[in-house]
Amino acid sequence: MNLIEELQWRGMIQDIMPGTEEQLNKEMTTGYIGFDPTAESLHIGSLVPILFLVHLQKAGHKPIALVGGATGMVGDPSGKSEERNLLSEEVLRKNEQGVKRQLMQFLDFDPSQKNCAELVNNYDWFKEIKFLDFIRDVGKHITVNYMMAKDSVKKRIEGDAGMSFTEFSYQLVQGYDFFWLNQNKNCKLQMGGSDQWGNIVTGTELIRRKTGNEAFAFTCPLITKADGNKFGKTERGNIWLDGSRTSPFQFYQFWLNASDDDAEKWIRIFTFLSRDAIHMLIHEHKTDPSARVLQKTLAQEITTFVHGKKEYEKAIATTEKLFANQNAPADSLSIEDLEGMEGVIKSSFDLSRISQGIDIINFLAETKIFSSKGEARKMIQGGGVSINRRKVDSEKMEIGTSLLLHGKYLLVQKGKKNYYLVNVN
RNA sequence: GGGCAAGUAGCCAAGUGGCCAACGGCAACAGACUGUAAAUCUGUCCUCUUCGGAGUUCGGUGGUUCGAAUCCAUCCUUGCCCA
Repeated sequence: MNLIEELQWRGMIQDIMPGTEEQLNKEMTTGYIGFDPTAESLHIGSLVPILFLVHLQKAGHKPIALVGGATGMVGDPSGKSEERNLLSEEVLRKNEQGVKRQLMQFLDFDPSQKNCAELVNNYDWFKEIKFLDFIRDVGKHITVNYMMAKDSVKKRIEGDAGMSFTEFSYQLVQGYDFFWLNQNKNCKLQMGGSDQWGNIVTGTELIRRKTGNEAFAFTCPLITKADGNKFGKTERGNIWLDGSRTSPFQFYQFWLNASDDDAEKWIRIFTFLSRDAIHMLIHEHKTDPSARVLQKTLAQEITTFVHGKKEYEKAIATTEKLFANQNAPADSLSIEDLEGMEGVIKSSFDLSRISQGIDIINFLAETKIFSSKGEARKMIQGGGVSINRRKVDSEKMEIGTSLLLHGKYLLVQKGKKNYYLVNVN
């Protein structure tokens, strides 16, 4: 099975330029994807592009990961209904470093391989370009009519938010990246999310008009959730790839909580499991949905890919302690169990306050588990707080030393899934 | 530069002198049900609160009024039309 066929059955291809498959079959091809440094870490929205590069490399082609130090300064209007705020240069440079570091871990940069991955930053070539040169050398080849026909631009022009010249120029800047890579790195392929299609086509067009070369591209569909909500968001915000922002445990939990419909689609996209293996898993899942083999495999594969086997195992261990016997009394957890809960939010509290007795509301607010007393009270009234796995039914409850597990811990739950371990000393 | 229209909570969007912390929808959080799903139903959803209330909001500023998201002036931002 060739690369395109492979990606196709996985449901990872939305648009593809004619001739792309032939080009990939013909020779080792260099392909790139851009990552804008909008934050210091990538989040799971960038996972599919990363996987594209990995698949590309596995198929014997050469991947280039581009960090958008320059494009990040302009702001991509794609998918945005409003003008974006510009990031300061200082923040951008910092984000670049973070994004770079992450990309490094997913690809093989071993220079002895002829298809070793490369990391580039478009700021490196853009910082030298003068405005007048750019509008003469690049702008002259693309008409405004052409640029305005792009969805990302059309929507903004038709909408009532307007669009600055800066964002309007974005597609030219990104288009030039492709042209530059084509000239300097013999790069013939660009990939990305489907929202990038317009920008990508501008690039191939620019290459064609300036050099007569052919360039190719394909994109992945927007990852969606069956319930129509945004993919990759939870109550605590984005799911980041950086373990210090989203702990491996939380990361694992995100995938484990996928709905059946989503898990079936996602396991093709986010894992490297073979077609047969996936069909078997889906079959197995249908026979016994409550075992959730799909979710478990999905979570295992992707957590291992992003955080490594060790972190995955820790996440599993914590998961088992917290969820395996949810009705087991909390005192059945050993000190090691409690201490070893990776990824559970931990905090500490003064023992003397507990021995005097403190009411639950103040306790929850002071430990910062809730940001205010009012919020804590509301959540208790709604039945959403448990201590040591027992639901708190009165907001007047007193916390005393008798509640401490092993004399020094309190296990607090906000809702069913959000655990907090309070170390009292 | 001129004319017209618009700016309301995370988003969409009602309200057009007091009954307005502001209808409704989405998103979000929690509860019930379940499989740590989905769907459904219920509650919460500006901030704080001793749960009685208190404080800060309707692009910015200044004004009219006992009282303004609502009226006036001015400024800013955006769209449309004209130049």
